[in-house]
Amino acid sequence: MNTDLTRQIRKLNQAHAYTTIHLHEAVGRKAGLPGTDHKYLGFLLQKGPMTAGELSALSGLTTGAVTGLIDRFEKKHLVKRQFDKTDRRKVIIAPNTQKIMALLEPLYKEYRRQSEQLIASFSAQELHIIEMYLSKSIDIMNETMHTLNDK
Amino acid sequence: MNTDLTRQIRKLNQAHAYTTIHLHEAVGRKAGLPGTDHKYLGFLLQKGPMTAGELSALSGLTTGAVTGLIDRFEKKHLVKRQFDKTDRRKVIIAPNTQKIMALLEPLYKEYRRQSEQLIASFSAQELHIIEMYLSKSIDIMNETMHTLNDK
DNA sequence: TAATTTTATCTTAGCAACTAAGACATTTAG
DNA sequence: CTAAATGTCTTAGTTGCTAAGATAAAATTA
Repeated sequence: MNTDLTRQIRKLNQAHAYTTIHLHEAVGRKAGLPGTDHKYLGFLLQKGPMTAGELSALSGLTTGAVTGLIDRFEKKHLVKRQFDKTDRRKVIIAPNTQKIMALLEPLYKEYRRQSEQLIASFSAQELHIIEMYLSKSIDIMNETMHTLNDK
Repeated sequence: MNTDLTRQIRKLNQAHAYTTIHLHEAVGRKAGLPGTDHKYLGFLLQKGPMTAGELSALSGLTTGAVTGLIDRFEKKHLVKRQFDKTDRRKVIIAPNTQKIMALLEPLYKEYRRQSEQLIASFSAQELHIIEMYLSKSIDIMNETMHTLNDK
């Protein structure tokens, strides 16, 4: 095992996280989404429809803040409030994926093109290694979050 | 080239970004940092000391918002305002790395341990592939940001 | 079943952080 | 030396947040 290489990867991973957040921030701003709305829109895109309460738990926002958040999204037709047939207290927030994509895709278009090019530059065998790294990284991050939320 | 694998990596990369942002959010909340302060603290950690104006440009916040941001950080001794000797209008924001680490490290400790374990599970050759992927991804994200800020 | 408790979202009041505009001090340019 | 430009801060007004409680529906209990 190469310790220098290990450290370097750790640093790179940190820089990667930082840059991811920075880009996400910049795109949100460019899309005219106030504050951190891009972040929560991402939650909805990633997880799909969920109730207001689930979004509250997921985002860490109070239910009151989530009400306002949905109002802002709904005004822009980015999500729709739907009512649960079996439990009429619940409000299901359904992302309007098309509308959201129409907003964000132009901003990510060039990024996506270059990402695909990068991916294409690796062999299938290499991609499997990258796949392993990414998926296990995700697992670790998710586990960290669970631990954080527990204590 | 395997198209399915390409798509899968793209999806994984997206999920990785989402999870990164989500974890970052959760840590900030746990650390008692209001709103998006963790994000901008990360900018300072990553880039090192910078002027208030530079942070404003980097973060996209107005100079007024940055003044408030620095005030909050300074009150917690996470950064220090220093005055540029050659240009006394400038305010250099120096992150107190020790203090910031003391705040964040306990929250990241377990994550870091597991990350190192994950890295150690790869061979040097495999790590070079991962290194290549991460560093090129960073380059692409940075380029995307430049393009976004230009138009 | 009716009354009670719990659950899910929304509303309200007050607060914190943001923007836009301009003030102030300093530096640079003419 | 004066005028313009630059870098940060201040102020007023707006927006989004939290905390607490209101409202409505569902689940529980007697």
